[in-house]
Amino acid sequence: MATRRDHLIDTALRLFYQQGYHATGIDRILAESGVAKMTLYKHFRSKDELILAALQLRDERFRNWLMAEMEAASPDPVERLLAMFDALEQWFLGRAFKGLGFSGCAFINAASEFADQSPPAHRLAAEHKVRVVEYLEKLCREAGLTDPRTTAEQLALLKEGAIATAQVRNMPEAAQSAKQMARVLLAAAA
Amino acid sequence: MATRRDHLIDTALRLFYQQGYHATGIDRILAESGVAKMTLYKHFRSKDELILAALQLRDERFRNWLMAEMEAASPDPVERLLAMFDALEQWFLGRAFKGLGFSGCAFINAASEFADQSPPAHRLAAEHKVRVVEYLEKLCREAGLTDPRTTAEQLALLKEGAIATAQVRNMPEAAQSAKQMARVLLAAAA
DNA sequence: ATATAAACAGACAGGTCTGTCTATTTGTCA
DNA sequence: TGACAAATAGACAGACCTGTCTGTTTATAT
Repeated sequence: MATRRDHLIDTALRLFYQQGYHATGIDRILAESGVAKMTLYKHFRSKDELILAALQLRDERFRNWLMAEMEAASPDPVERLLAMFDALEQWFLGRAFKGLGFSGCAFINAASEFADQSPPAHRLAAEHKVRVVEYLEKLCREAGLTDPRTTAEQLALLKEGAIATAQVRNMPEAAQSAKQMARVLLAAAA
Repeated sequence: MATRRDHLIDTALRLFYQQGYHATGIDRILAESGVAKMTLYKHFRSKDELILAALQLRDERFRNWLMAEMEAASPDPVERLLAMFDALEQWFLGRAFKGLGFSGCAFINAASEFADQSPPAHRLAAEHKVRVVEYLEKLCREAGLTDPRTTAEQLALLKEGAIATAQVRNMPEAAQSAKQMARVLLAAAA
């Protein structure tokens, strides 16, 4: 049981997400998690490694949450695709991840804080987005769409747009706006 | 002539945009701009004030650039709306702002670095986005669309999605993907 | 030419950051 | 109980950060 390590990553993820990566100091993470500094540096070589571990945890949790929400909504693939936007709305309203609130997409945030500086963080962010698109593509194929790859990319782009709009303008209703757009595009892609 | 002050803001904007707000130190800005520290603190009370000034400059430059590109493309309002995505593509390819490259949207970046910490920065970001939407709405009205407000919001959401996708996944082609989606939505909104 | 304002270099204080080290305490398992 | 591993507190170094202060030089304008 790596429970000490896990607790550390969990706390780090929360603070990095809520306050930013540079703005969050090691000491704060240690104080809130109740873990000693030497324990951190036994498990991770540096703060950057802890950031990467936190992003990997976020990737796992976010995708599991999103897929579960979509699959719980309906057995129909098109309905599942549309349900993504209802899930996003819950996220924007702070009802998705217990105790986390909504502070935009952790990966977009990471990509912007580590512009060209930290290739690993940027790479993880890109991989996360690709994995989501691949899942959407699978559903598009199940739905019998003529060009599942293109439609999946379109829905993914709507998702990113909704996230940015909800974050910057404090507009959770962007989720339903994107859903309406998705309906139009799915109808045109049938 | 506040040329010293302007040069400072210009350098600050470049570094903040390329490296992030927290990651960029005052000393770096001073060294690259060749301005003395006391000059900075004569014009600005703090680093945060310099950040706000840089964001205001960015708002002005970005909107002027975008509107000029769109209006140069065609006299037809619908064509102008679609031309936004061609302009975005040039931006994503690093051809829009001399010496700046593409590092995502400065306002999304600011909103994510100053999540709830710095209300002024977040407010400026939201105001920038609203100003863009208002311009799109004006064009939608000129185009005689039945619901210019809704369509403008849709196009703005596509813009945000394209930016995030281009940044995180290094996909400048997201601009043309968004343009194709815009065509479908504009046809449905006529 | 001379007065006035602006920008300069560079040292400095006080705080924060990451990462290292030591010495002590806790927990586990034979 | 006793040995061994893991986690603890807390001090510490060295770097970097913002913001202040002093004294000098440059530019402007009468």
